[in-house]
Amino acid sequence: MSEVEDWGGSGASGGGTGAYGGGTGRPLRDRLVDVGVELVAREGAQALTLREIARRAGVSHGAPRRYFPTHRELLSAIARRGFDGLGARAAAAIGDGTAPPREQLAELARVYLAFARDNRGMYELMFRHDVLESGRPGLRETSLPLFGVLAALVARVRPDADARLIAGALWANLHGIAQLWLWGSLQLATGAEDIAPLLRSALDAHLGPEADR
Amino acid sequence: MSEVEDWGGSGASGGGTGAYGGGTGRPLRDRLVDVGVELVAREGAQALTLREIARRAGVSHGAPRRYFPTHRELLSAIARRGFDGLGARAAAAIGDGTAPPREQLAELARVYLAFARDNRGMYELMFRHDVLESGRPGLRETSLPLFGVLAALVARVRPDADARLIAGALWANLHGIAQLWLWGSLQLATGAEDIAPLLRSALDAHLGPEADR
DNA sequence: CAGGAGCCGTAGACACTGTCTACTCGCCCG
DNA sequence: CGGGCGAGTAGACAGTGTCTACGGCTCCTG
Repeated sequence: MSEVEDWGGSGASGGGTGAYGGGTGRPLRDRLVDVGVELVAREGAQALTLREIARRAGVSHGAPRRYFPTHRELLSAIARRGFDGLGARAAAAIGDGTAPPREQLAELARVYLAFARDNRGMYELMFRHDVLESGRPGLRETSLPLFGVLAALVARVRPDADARLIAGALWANLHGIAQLWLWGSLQLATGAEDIAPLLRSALDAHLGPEADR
Repeated sequence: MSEVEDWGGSGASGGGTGAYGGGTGRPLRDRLVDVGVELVAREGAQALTLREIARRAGVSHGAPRRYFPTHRELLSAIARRGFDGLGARAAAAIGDGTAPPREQLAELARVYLAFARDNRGMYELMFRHDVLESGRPGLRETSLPLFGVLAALVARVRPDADARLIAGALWANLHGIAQLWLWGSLQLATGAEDIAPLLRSALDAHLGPEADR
């Protein structure tokens, strides 16, 4: 009963946003990011206007400037929440790490795609590197720990090969599947309605077929 | 001496833009698209302002509206040039189609990545589906013939498997590699300086290792 | 306790964007 | 010759991100 089975619909209930803590209590800096996370989940990445975020946070349009000198930095802070959420979901997917590495990888991949599906706007924002402070250290590096876990698992599954290379190719494959699927291109080209076979094909390709099937 | 070997640098000489036919002679509609292609190649996707394109075409900012009712449609017309260019490069890569299918696929993949590298801004634009008329028929379908060729070749290499599925996964992998490499993430994560091993790993994964190596 | 300094947010200006609307010019056809 | 019409101009409008001057508030210091 994996999470990746109802990719056809456009449901976006999941997330992990939640909380959205108490109105005016928290410091403005955090509130702005909260509002941004909420807004991108509800209306998409193009709704993340500086002025709109300020409006929904109940402050004037000049206020964010004290904490985020530029719009891009505010967007980057919002995107970082996305990377953190993805990391948390990935960590939860791995669990205690006692499962066979091949299964952990499959679960990791499922979680990755489920994240992209459930947090479509956020996922798009996370890879809008033209609008993010991707040059600055900190944002691009956010996914490094996750990639390290991925590479370590790959190394256990395919001890013969260059694990980082395989992990890189696999990561790129997951990203490509998520993005092209969100765009609808993969459905159009392959005629598929379900993303699971595509994912299985990619996993089998990079890691070899799963043992127990 | 494949094209995909100097991905380290940021040279963007290649292209295929060329032409840029004579100033005011051609009809305005085409000139606007020409200017857009030129502009995105030189200054990136964020420079494709409606008013800037009109300015460089030597007309007032209201003029484009007669041919492109909205900014998105002008951008879509520019992006279509990108898809056409990619298709042309792919067709040239395949040549007369007498080479072994596995080699044709490798060449196709190389050309795809080279296109993304040489036409960085255009490539980004082509997948900015939030800003393109991706809902309208015609744009997303542009890549269908290319995908058909890809799937046919895959079918010859792996007659046992579901060719469209494999082709979809492979396509997604190419797209993911291109995008994450352009962003710098893959270099950062894997430590690689050259994209070729990554590409070979992906091709081997989806198609099986190449015969003559 | 008085006073000043520093932080936090406001308000307005500025250049720029995309869209919409009125208009002018010049050509072609009847 | 004259009217219609396609093609492009010019201006208005709401909205954006950035910058700057200003107001109020707290809190620390003498």
